[in-house]
Amino acid sequence: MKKEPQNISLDTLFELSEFFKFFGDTTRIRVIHLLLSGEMSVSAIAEKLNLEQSVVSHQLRILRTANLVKPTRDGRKIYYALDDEHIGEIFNTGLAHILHKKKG
Amino acid sequence: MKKEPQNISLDTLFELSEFFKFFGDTTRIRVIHLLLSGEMSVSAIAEKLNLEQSVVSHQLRILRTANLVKPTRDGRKIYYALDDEHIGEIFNTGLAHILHKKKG
DNA sequence: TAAATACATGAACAACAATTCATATATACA
DNA sequence: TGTATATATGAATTGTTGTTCATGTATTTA
Repeated sequence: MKKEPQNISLDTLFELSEFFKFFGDTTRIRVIHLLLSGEMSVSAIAEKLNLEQSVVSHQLRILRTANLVKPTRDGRKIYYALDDEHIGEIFNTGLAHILHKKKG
Repeated sequence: MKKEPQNISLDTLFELSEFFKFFGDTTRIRVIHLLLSGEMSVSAIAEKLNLEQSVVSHQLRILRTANLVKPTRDGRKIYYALDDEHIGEIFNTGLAHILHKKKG
């Protein structure tokens, strides 16, 4: 069952692992999960997840820098939304794996 | 563009982030990538990736504990293979995202 | 059974990442 | 323009994780 090896550069593999890192933190995955339902303000996210505003802001900055979420200001509030259609796909692929394993 | 919220337990979200963590390390993603082409012995992996045997063994233990790879002994050598069909899918979904972004 | 080979593992160290706390900035509104 | 609200950010602290180095275990073969 040996497939043809894909030729992926070391650099790309590094980027790939960096990318998966964003999903590898509970706080961030909860934020991502929440935003799958639609955009939400920082304070709403913090309240919904029962986290300190500062924690949410810090993690949002990480996601924003990576272009996984994008902010839109409306008055004093800033609404964050997922920036990329792929994110839901990756989230759901991983979720399917977890749920599949849970069944045994 | 608001979707219906999926009801996913905190516990499942935690497991999901733990799962993505395995992909969030350069060494492990390189090992996974290598094993996508088929099973390989520890020493072969180490040689191919130009890593110390100890580094590879440590990371393989992490992947093995998580049931992402499974070992098969043949004499002195131990061959590792990916244990789950989903792994390639997740790898490729992430890869597609990276390559898509590279294009701009 | 002694030596060589292949792999695993424990402990120490170093690097990194997340949270906390205090404070800064930006906007709205009285 | 002063105050309140919403968010961002820097520094310190703490917890986590990967690598290194030394050593242990299993298997083969002379």
